[in-house]
Amino acid sequence: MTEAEFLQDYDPQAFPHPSVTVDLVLMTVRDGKLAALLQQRGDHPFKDHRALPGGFVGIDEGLDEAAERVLVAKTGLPAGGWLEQLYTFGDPARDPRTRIITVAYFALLPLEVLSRAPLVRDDLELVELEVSWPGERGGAISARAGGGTHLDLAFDHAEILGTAVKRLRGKLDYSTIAFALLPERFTLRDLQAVHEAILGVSLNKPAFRRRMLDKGWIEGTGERELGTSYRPAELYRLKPNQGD
Amino acid sequence: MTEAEFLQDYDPQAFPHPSVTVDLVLMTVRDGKLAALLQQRGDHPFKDHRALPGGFVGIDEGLDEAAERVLVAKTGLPAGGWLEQLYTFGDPARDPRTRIITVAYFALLPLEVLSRAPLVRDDLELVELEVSWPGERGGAISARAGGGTHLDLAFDHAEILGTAVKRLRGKLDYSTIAFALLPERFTLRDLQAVHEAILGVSLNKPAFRRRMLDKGWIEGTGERELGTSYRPAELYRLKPNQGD
DNA sequence: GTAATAGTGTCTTTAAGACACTATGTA
DNA sequence: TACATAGTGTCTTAAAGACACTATTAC
Repeated sequence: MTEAEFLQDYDPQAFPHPSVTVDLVLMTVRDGKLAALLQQRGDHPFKDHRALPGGFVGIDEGLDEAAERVLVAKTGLPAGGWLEQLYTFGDPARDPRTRIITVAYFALLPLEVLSRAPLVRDDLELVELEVSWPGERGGAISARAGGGTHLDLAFDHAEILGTAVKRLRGKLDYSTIAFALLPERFTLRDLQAVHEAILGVSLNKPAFRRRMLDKGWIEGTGERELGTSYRPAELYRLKPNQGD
Repeated sequence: MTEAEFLQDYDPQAFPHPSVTVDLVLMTVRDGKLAALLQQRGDHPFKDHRALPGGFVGIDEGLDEAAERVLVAKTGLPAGGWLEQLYTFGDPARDPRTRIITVAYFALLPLEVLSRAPLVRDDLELVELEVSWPGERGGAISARAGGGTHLDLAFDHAEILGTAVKRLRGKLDYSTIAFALLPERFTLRDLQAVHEAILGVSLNKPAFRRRMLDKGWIEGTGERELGTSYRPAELYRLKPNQGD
């Protein structure tokens, strides 16, 4: 690295640099299924396809910082929630216009928060994801509109979405990532529903409860859910300082 | 993304782009400990510190491709072995000269292969890593020379090394990553030693054997190791098509 | 009381840890 | 035969799946 860097030190633009963007996989759980926020493209290339919201990384801007800026700019929501770098995609042909390397991030928000989002741009839409096979590891992914019709994804964004689901599934049992998809107070049933949506399988209730309580991540609040027509469940919360 | 991209489409250099490099965490197991290939810097900044070998990503070059090129260029070895993207580091201040975003890769080679490497540059050296705490998750990391003296790491390379060890530990039990650190034929004791070096703990022999044989990744060859002064162990090999 | 879900007790199965034991090659 | 390590048998412990059961609230 030494020689090239040394030269570049004197002339940073001596040879052409790629563009660098961040793309955001903003996911939530809606009606027991994973969904992501996608943007309909108005221009070529991939006109009318769905794309991940994204933006260029400023020359003096950190990557996490850029991802957060894009998140706030697109949703109109205040910063917060889960945001984690996913993977960097850099195939020279991934964008037909010019060389763009994109650092993909994934963000998680509970539906309760996301549905309050002003959604600054009207070409943004929450789209249901269909993952080809259930279980721990994720297979291919596709997007479906409300009616169930298939939506085409722009660029390599299907691959990015697939990587995001795989990561989400992989981190489910050793991190507190699932709680980013729930409001501050939730029932154990809610938590199980989130796990089931992510994994695409149904889980055993007693075993699930035991596991969650044994991990020591959550605590009961003594309060119960309201508005049920049956026995209300206890509300739990994530204990403080259980992040990551 | 649309407007900015559209503009950029007409003038790709309208605003300054960061430089993009790949940095390589090339690790192996030597004397029961993790070691990485580091390069002593001859110039400022961080003169005389150890740095990860790296290089710029060409404007028409993929990221994996760039990592492989750097690996071959530095070691003089033919392509092969485990190579996987690790994480992208992009703090604007990580390099004091100019904005450089680096996509870190980690590569694994068995010591038998790596010690045959021509090591093109004489400032390259295999350095023992010291991980602050054992177990699944990785803590802080430091590098030690043969004699045990502490070596300073350049840039954010200690953080990158720490991330690599964490990833390695995390993938150990659900992927075939450990076999990238062993020759084609190996004994179960060799395999256990690799696991112990990576995790920094000692493992129970019968349980380890059971687990490995139950995973179905390996098969016995019927051959035995040579040159022992005691009962020779059976040689195993990774079954074909068990990659990743 | 009835309906409906919350929440638990317990049996079985599976996998890991511990530890002692047997097996087998070299010298 | 002695030695050193290979390799196994088995007991215990921990955790997950299955499934039926009890508990509690709204109505």
